[in-house]
Amino acid sequence: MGRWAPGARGRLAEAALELYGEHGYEQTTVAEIARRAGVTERTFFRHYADKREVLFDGAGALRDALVTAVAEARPETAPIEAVAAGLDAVGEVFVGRHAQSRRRQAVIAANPELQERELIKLASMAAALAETLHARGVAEPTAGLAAEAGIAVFKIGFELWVTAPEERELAQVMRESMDALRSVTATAR
Amino acid sequence: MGRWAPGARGRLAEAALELYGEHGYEQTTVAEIARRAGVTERTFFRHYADKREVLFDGAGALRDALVTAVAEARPETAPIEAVAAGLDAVGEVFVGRHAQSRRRQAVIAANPELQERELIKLASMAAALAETLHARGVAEPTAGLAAEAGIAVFKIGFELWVTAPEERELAQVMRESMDALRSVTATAR
DNA sequence: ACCATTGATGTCAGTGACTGTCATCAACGT
DNA sequence: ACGTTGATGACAGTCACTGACATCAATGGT
Repeated sequence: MGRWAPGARGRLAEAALELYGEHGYEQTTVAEIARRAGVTERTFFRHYADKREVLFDGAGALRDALVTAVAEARPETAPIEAVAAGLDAVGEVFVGRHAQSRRRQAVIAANPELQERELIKLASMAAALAETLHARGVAEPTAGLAAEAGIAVFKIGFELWVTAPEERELAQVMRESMDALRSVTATAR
Repeated sequence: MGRWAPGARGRLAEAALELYGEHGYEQTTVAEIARRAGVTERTFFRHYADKREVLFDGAGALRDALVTAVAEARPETAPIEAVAAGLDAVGEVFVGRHAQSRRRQAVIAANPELQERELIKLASMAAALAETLHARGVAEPTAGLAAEAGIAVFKIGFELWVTAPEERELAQVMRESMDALRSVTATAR
């Protein structure tokens, strides 16, 4: 065992979610989070770039899951179908995490700064998705539009899922949302 | 004439855009902006909630233009067509502002914090748009999806317009983007 | 002309997020 | 035994942002 208890990073993330939930994001100081995790404030900033980032540790993995699934779709798959496959993979990531997601979303919903951070994470997913589609041979601006549409479906689907009274399958909710998007954009001119 | 030169708010916005462009957003302090505008730092924060907000003074008017146009569309207009009408109205707002928009977008593109703020302004437009569609009788989650799709078209269309080598009409670019979205989501299953 | 009110600003002290720098010390390889 | 490495602590500093109070031109009523 080292000089310090291992897992400082995880303890910081846990302490932050607890404190943001208990007293609110603004009312919580980084010093408090660090104290609860048993480290100093300086150590917090060695693990997380800022006070918001501590809630978004999983964003990278989520983006990877999305991009990988899209990249691995059969080459002849239509862009929007590849995106749908990616959203399916994203849905898998959240299996068994409904309660945790709900708790986290409640914290984010209560603070604009956290919403901003969430939005830029989603924008990063959209950018990676567009790039992946482009690599599959989809031209711009179609790739960018398909990516933005996919993230829109994710946003709406995730919100439906996380606020639903009884737990459903996220992938299923997103499939329904994708169908709803198809319908609303398919209106005859 | 008053004790102070009038138009402090406008001078602050101008000074901020200049300094963010000259030295970068991070390297610019609020004290510098205030000095160039001929006021104190405290006065800056009386006009703008924070260092980022000074670049987004027009966001409210933009949202109003969008919402108004959508609300005023003929009742039998399909949701996506009402959204398209809203985007047309948004396009009008930028007529004659291509150079200024380009300058501003360059500043925003150079800094993640400013991108976050831009994203939450767009999210606010999406929320207002969804609410307006809902008031028109569009059910959820269709209203939310149509709104997100509309904002996606705005994002892509605006980016195309602002980075285009020669100036075009924004409303026209957005119409083309909307058509591209229709195409990509209309793929046979 | 006088005076109370109002509104925009200045002044100043304070909090807290975030950074740069150096010291410490267990673990690890040689 | 010893040098290196990596995570952490300690500490001073900058800057965004806020609260509280003072100032003073303009305004409007008397």
